[in-house]
Amino acid sequence: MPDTAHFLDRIFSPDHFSKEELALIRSQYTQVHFKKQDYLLREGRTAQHYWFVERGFIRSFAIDTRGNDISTNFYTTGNIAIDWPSFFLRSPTRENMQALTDCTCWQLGFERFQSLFHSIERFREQGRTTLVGSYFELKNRSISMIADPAKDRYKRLLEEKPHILQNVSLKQIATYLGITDTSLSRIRKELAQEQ
Amino acid sequence: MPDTAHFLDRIFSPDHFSKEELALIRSQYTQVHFKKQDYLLREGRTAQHYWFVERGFIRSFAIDTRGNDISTNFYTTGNIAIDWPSFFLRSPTRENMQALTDCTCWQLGFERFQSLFHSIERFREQGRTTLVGSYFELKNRSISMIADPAKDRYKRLLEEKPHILQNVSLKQIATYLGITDTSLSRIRKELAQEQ
DNA sequence: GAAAGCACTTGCCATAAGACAAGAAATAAT
DNA sequence: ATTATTTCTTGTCTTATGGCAAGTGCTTTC
Repeated sequence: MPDTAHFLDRIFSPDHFSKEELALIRSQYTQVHFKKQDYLLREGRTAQHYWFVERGFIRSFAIDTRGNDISTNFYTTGNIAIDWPSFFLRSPTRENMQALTDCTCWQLGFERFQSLFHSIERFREQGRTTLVGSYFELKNRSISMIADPAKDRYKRLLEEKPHILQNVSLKQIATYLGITDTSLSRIRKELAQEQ
Repeated sequence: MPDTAHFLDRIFSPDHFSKEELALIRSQYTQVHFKKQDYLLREGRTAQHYWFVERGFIRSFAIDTRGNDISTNFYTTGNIAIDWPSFFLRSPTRENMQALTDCTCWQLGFERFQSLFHSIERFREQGRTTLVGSYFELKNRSISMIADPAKDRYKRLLEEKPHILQNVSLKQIATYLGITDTSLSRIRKELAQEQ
């Protein structure tokens, strides 16, 4: 594999698209860089783009009625960072998206997305699959929030996204798990003692 | 409006589709009836259809690791009753879908959906919008589960889906809210005393 | 119409998690 | 380096919710 291998080949496999389709798709994405702390999206604005993350970490979060910051998701290499409702319903978002580290991403705007979506069958199949995958993840998280104790949710997060812990504060992890940083600290203590 | 107005006109507005498209779409849906307690979908199976509800109430639920039944959603007139991940990823579901009352629904299978999705641009736009709408609802529910106390979640459910309470046991509402029926009973008592 | 079953409530106690505040420890800023 | 700031831990107390069991009232069933 030469150095020239394009990151987007990882997202759009040459096995599934023709050379022409791949060229068209690639031509529509643009590489963008974010510095640590940069906002990709701010509450109240409408998402004009989405991003495939090539390098770095991103966090999305919402502010609840009492002004608390609640992490809703974390994104890293290979993930799609997108606010689905805002991007597709063309409506103001309730969420923020912020770079946790310097990032390299591949960006696509709405109009360009629409054009690819309606012209390339396989592109819309893949897009739908990605969206449904996000839905599935969210539903599992939602059920877990009801059915599993916080300690189990934390352990599962550790297994599924171990790299996240390197880049996120406990406070931010805690709100993602639906608990306070204090409680998370105690859970971590218990887990440490169990080993 | 004559009696012959088709229920599906409510879903696929004649304002947005040509006569031909509407005829094609209608021809693909079939009306089906479910008796109270009938299962539309069972855990472990793959969703072969989805339904638009014309009349009646449906509940979806998952069984957690300890064997508890957890309500994941309620559907009634005008709603789409679908397990998005199972239907689109063609994979076994973790959920069950069951009629709470006798129901009349309009059913569509996967192959027929695919054909409409790829041949009618507006159909796929609307389908995407519906899916994103479900995603949005689920995300709000998910954030609410973290940010709002159970009493608030219950009050909001009362406002947003008052008709559901007529057809669902408190036990089933409680698991939807992420609490036990005992706690819900106490919350209801408090609310009654506040008035 | 007695019996069985279901839905809901209530009481008592246990437990998980929150609120708040004070320290430690680590990081960043000057 | 020294301060300042943030992050994490810990203690004490409060609160929300769960678990279990008993009791009430409503249906369903035969």
